[in-house]
Amino acid sequence: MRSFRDRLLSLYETLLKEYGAQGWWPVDREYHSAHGSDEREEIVIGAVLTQNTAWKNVERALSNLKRVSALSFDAILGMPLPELERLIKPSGYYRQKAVRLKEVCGSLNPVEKVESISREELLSIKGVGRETADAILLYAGERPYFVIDAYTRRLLGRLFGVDGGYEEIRKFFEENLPQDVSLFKEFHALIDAHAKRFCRKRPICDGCPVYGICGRYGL
DNA sequence: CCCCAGGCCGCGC
DNA sequence: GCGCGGCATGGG
Repeated sequence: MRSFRDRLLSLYETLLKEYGAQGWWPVDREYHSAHGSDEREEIVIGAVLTQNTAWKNVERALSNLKRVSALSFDAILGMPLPELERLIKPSGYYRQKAVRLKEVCGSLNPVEKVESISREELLSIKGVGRETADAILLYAGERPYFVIDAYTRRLLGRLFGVDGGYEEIRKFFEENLPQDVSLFKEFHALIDAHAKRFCRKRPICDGCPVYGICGRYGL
């Protein structure tokens, strides 16, 4: 049996070939250079807004914030709560998220903190759970933490028969891959793309690019 | 009508 | 430590 290391890298290569580079996390560089903000602020804000929410709805909220030049920590921190609620409404849970956004922006202000803040400290912020913390650390902080979501756990369970809690799955990736930030970013994005296309709750196995290495079929 | 989406918190056990 | 209900919009 090949090692998990080999199998993981092989999976990565296959997904990359199949779906192409995903280029997560999407940011509007033009906006930030025009407004003097930092694109990492958009990543942090988006990470909160996307909690259990379709990205399309998050885009609406981000677009609303941009329209009033408020896609930044300073703008969000200086805005009355009801106005923030109104702007992010399309992303759902808007009352919770408005409060949490202020918490998170305040705690990470200035945004350079994403370079040094500890995972534990991030987790102590209200509104930041494990996945949000790791998304901030990886995509904004450029630090090698692997982001685990429902897709990742499902895929890992089916392909490799590996099951466990969040931290267990995260360590599985981090310990069986080179500690490479770009690899972590792209791999997570590819898993997402693949889970949406084929490895859904009710999987579409017909035409699946990793059918041949899927543990579901005892291979 | 239903279920789901790039989760998290607070609570009871 | 784990399971559960609540949170809310927009799409399929």
